[in-house]
Amino acid sequence: MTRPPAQVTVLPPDDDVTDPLESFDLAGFLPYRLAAAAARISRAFAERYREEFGISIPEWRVLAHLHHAGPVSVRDIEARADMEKSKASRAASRLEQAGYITKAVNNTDRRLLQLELTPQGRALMRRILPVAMQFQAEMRERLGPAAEGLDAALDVLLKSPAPPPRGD
Amino acid sequence: MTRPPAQVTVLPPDDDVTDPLESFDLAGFLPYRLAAAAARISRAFAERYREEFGISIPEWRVLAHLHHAGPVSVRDIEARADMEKSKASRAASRLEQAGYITKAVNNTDRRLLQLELTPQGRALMRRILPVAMQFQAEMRERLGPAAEGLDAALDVLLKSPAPPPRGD
DNA sequence: TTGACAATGTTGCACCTGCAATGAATCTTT
DNA sequence: AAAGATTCATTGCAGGTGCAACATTGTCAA
Repeated sequence: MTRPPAQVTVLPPDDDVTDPLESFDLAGFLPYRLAAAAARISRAFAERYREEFGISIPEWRVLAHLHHAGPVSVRDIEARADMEKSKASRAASRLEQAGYITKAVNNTDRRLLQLELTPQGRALMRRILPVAMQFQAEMRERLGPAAEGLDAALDVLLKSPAPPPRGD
Repeated sequence: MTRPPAQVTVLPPDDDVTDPLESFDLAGFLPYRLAAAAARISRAFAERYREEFGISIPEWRVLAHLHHAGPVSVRDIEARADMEKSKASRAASRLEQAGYITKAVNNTDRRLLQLELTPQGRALMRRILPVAMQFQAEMRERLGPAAEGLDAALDVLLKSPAPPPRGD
């Protein structure tokens, strides 16, 4: 390695500077890491729910939103539970079939549906919610102090640019 | 409901204590928030890649891992790119069809495949990687100081309990 | 060597998903 | 009021996905 003449500005040698494009590693790529982490959590969550209650994540989201917000339309679920409307519609149909919710036409605007928990649906939620809270608690415990940082980051990512709430 | 006799310990009134189960809100539920945020990011990422390069996220992951690690087997991709093996296998087939990778049998162990980038595959990566880095940079910029917290949390979530690397 | 067992990659299958098209109801404009 | 535009929910369809079964190859103990 020859040295540049004295008057030329000395630059750091490139030899041991790895090209960030050449050395690109998926394992350090933020979008990948976020997707992989979410997939793991969702899978663990879905397994517990399927085994114990026989419901899927889309169904869980519909139930949870109904429990929180009372009678709502499919459109509400699309917006508030982050699901494409056909996904919400199908999840609602399965839940109706299972007897956990009812569908009724809204008499004020008959384009809208009124989805509502049945007594069985409410009973199911009383069993499910403690499990959900426990799951979340385990997750926070595992995260330790990093939980706050995660919350802050998710606030940012879920905030403004709300592209049409599509599916997963 | 009859009142207990007077000598029973008087408990604080429940009236203004909101039951955390009754008031449960999906919007504050960590697993949901993580899944929703990841879905948004992945969607934005997938859109850019599909429009600009015609590849999907599974295909991007295979390409990225090949670029980083050189010739690898499907099993390697399953482990290192967090994809169920049939997903990895199909993504690899599509990439082979498109001329971006080759499949060859490993002569040392003929159960294994050797997936390898073609010159076209390497050329594609040279175009894609700057876009990926830019996407990540925009994400970090948007996160601001929360980016560090997110990294720390993802470290935890992706660390130990590595359940069999399934799909998304 | 042989035979049982494990690892690797592919594929059939049933299911889920997103998108676009549809039908019904409502709103807006003229 | 009539016509066109808009909103809401459902559904047909094409494609992706996970899981289990399978064929092939390798490993290891007897």
